[in-house]
Amino acid sequence: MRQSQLFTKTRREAPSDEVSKNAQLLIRAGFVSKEMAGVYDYLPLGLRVMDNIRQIIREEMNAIGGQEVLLSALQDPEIWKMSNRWDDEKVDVWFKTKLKNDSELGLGCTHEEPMARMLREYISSYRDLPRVTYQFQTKFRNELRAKSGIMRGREFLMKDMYSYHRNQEDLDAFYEKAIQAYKNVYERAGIGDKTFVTFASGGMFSKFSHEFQTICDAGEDIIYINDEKGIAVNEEVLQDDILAGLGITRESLREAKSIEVGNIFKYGTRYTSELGVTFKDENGEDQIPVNGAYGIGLGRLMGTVVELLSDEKGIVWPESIAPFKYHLVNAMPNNADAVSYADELYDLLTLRGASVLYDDRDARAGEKFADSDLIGIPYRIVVGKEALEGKTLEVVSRATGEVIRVDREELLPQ
RNA sequence: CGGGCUGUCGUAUACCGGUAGUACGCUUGGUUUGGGACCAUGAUGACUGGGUUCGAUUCCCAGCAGCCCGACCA
Repeated sequence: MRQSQLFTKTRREAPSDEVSKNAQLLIRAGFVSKEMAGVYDYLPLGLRVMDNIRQIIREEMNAIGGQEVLLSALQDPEIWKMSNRWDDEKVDVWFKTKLKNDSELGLGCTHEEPMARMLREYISSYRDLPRVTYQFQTKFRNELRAKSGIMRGREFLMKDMYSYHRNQEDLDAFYEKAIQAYKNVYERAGIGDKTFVTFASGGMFSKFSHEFQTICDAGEDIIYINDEKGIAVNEEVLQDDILAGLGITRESLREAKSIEVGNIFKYGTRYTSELGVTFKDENGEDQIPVNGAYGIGLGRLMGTVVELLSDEKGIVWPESIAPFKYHLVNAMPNNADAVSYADELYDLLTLRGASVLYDDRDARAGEKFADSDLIGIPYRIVVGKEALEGKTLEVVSRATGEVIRVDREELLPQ
């Protein structure tokens, strides 16, 4: 991508109404734009990051047997009435609307009900289980108060996965695999070392749910971490009997603010029973599948990475989710030789499959470097005097500032 | 949903009951060119509605919008 053609530009200052670091940096660098409170647009750079995050999650979910689907955002109230979650008294985040004929519709805030209903069509025998489906979908939640930039919005992209099993043991086994898959996701996204499996309240249907909490001062949650076991408990379940059950003591815990970057639940037969899902076991008896649900908010994950990994100059993307791997910067755009050198290098890199943002703009080097720092692409390749003299290319690591001098041929993939 | 604060060019801000200013960005021309250059030039602004007043962007009321604290987060 030639930066002179890029849809967005950087800004020196963030809008005064954005207080959170993630939104300030993402808006300044041109990744997102605010549409209204809690509603953000993803622009070309931001969408590339989201797509990278999506691909990591997709690979990890596929690896444990997930099958990608895409359910509808518009929701039929009937199935939500079956689980008693249509009433605003029960679920207060609904966006509700109406058809022209006045019948009600909802905009999906989660998808347990439609996914469970779907099973009635495709699951009829124990041989059909387990089944695991997941999707990336825009969720709508009428939050009373949106806040923290892209971290808590009214419309957001979520990966939600649902697993269905013939018995509890099978769910338990899958649940452990899901925990590992989630750990892989956060590890690959660059926040693994700060993310803890956290015991949280499980509601009526299991003792705990599990959250994935990333330590960060911008977080809304408080967790207590046991470093020895690498686990944490949410403050909402910080009770002596629970700690004893987990084999940890109060003294071993350290408190931290954190961001919930994922949450997984075991529902037992809730939803499947409410939606009337059954299957025949080996004896021809009707049974109800047990199910679990597994969620990750992609925007929140992206925002967490920004909160955690940025510095005073801007964002620092891990290579795994960066919008581009290389930022090719022509520091001498006034020099015809430099332009043809950089053009050629850009063409070669692109031809060989490298992802490159090429700053070919007619701007001064200082401005380009400042923008490059702000956007946060992992490796900056600088075309300047040194390159023209046929020596080595200057490659700067955004994360460490380390300057690596490499031979031009060495840089090219293949 | 309760409480508080705020709405001024695209962005950030200033001033003011009587001609709305500055910086960045943008236009045009020129100089400059490895860490957000400079000169000149032009364009662009008072959330909406009502009230008070000779006169309101300014004061008052309502609405709308945004932010913060709390509650909430199935």
